[in-house]
Amino acid sequence: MSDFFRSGSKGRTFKAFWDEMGNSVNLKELSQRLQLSQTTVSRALNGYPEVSPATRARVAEMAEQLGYMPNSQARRLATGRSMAIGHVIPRSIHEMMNPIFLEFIAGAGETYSKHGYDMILSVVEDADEEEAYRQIATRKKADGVIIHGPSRTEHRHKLLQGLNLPFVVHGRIPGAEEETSWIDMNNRRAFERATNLLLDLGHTRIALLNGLEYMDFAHRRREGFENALAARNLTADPELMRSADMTEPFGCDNAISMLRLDNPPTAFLVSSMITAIGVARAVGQCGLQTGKDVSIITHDDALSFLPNSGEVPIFTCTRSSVRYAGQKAAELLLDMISDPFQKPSSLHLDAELIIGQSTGPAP
Amino acid sequence: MSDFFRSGSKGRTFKAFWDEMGNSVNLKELSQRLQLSQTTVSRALNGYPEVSPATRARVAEMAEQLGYMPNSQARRLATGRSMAIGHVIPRSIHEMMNPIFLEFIAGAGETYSKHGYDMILSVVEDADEEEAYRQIATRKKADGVIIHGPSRTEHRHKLLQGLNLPFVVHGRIPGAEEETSWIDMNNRRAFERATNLLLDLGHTRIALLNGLEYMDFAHRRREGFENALAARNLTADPELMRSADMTEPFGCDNAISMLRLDNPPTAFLVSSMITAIGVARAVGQCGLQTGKDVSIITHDDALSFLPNSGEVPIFTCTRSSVRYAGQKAAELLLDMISDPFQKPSSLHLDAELIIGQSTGPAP
DNA sequence: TTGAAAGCGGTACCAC
DNA sequence: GTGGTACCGCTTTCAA
Repeated sequence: MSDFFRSGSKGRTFKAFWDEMGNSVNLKELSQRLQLSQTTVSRALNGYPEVSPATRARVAEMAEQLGYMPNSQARRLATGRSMAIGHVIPRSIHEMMNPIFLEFIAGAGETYSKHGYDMILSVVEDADEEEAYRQIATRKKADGVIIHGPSRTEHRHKLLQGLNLPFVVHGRIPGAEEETSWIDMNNRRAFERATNLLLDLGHTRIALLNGLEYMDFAHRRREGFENALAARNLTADPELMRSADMTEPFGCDNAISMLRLDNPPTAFLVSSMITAIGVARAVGQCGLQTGKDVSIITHDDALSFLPNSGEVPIFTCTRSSVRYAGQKAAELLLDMISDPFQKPSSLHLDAELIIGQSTGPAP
Repeated sequence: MSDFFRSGSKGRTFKAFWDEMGNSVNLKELSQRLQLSQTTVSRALNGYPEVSPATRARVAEMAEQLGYMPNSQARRLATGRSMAIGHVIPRSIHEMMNPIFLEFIAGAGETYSKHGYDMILSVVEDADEEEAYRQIATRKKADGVIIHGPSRTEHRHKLLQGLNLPFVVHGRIPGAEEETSWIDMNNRRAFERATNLLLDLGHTRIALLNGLEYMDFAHRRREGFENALAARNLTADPELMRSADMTEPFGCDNAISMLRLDNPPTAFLVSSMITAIGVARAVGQCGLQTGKDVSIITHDDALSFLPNSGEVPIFTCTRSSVRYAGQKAAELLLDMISDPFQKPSSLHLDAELIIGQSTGPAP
């Protein structure tokens, strides 16, 4: 900061005046000072080949000197591309996925910045979600959108298809896998592997603390859990399965009540670090030891404020960076936008299974 | 969803065609079908008084029927207002304040939606932050911005003043309180009160687990803590004060090492729920009981995924909704934008001090 | 290689 | 009350 009043000696007064006003040069002014047409200046700046090197250099220098930047609105209007990606966040989804969501957004945002795109975020009441998408499409606010948190009975993709608005799904829409572009983590497999690990350790009473199961991801996780049990001729005890918003108290309260059962679980499979922390608290409150009396495996979205790394992570976990997913989703979408006739593509990420301090052989 | 192909009987073919293409009607077409000038239609839609009620109704109906919505880029270009607010998130701030930040954003977003504003979020590398603000101003991407997480040696406000870009600070910029608009929580007072509560309970060895103290808010919290001690002729023990990113392990690791001191603290004052959860874990690991052997008071930003409510909250806390702060910050900013000659104003929120289960008399 | 001019889709001033 | 028209700032044919 601080050199924002600098300018070429020749343009001193002029530039200083504008800067003072917070104004900036536009194409017309720039071209006038260069004694060139707007056309040529525009072409020079946008890298069109037919401009002579000399001219281009001259233009570039002056533009730099005057701090010229094209007005986005004008450019958008002229090109018909808004150079922005929309994210619509209905209140419910935001409340539920809060931190995970931000991490995803951050990843996507990095990609957008790199490619000169803006991110526009609409936080709306659930009832206004459809309208928000309509506006994005009709008022041309964004060139594409990301669908967050698809449910098992998803419908947003139909709306978007009808609006002819490109989109990428974070997660998967059951039944529309082929016709949509998406990026998802292999939830079923991750939870199957995690369950197997617990089974291998001798646990048979395993509790599942899952996200809301009308959400596609949570449903898949449960399938993975149940499949693994079934493969060993076990069936899940309904008493040991809960699903809700993945808060800390959800983990703690349920773990406590389960640990007080006559036949308590010896292990917990948990859908989020936050909930897992709650479980760990419960374990402590019951006078038990995590990793010894009770094992915990959690899914870890690799959130920056909940690090679970170090030589031996606190929690044994299935880990998949949701930030990375955000980056990739954005790349996918920008690709689709640049080539509208591409067919849908998708990315399936595998979670790592990482051994930490929270698991051990069944007591 | 699903009625997006509906249309008036007369315009059936036309509308269906456009909709199929994902296209939408523009002002010109709308006015042609109405046999009116664009001017009149525009006026009717924008609520100008000089339009006859009959005309206005006719226009409104047809617009509704054709699903007309003005193109934002065009309107922005014409009016010179971008109807968007920018939030620039440098990587460092985002990593640090992750969940709190999202909650604030969500609050602000609600306000923007209500007032027809868009929110544009730029996630950038720290080194590109200044450039991001420059672009917002120069390319007219937004009509104003919010400054997040001011440090004790803040400079962004100078840049923005130079760029003539309206802004509101979430937090306070030391030394620029008068010349800037801001919304902040009374951090010093909150921590002073919390400390007094602990002192009243007989605690004298009180530990402080604070956020990074080059951040203004964290610095103020520390002042509050130290003031309260000083008022009783106590001074803080440097061994019992730590400051860092407010993660869970930060709380746990430090609490453990402190609890192992010869003269361990009997109470912890903590800057964030997440860190407090870490402290609670440490307490458990040391075989002690929270609220009995060790007291904890934390600041609670009222994050939705970390509820600390119920009849008796888990943690005794100073609580202030950061989401509410977001709403208010947005309102302040929109106000400033609508009346540029207003002088700076600010809002000072007081945190509630709420008694939960995590505090008790000193052992 | 460069320039003139016609949009892009609205808003808003000035007549009528 | 309504309409004609000149912008807003940039991109992009079409000519030269």
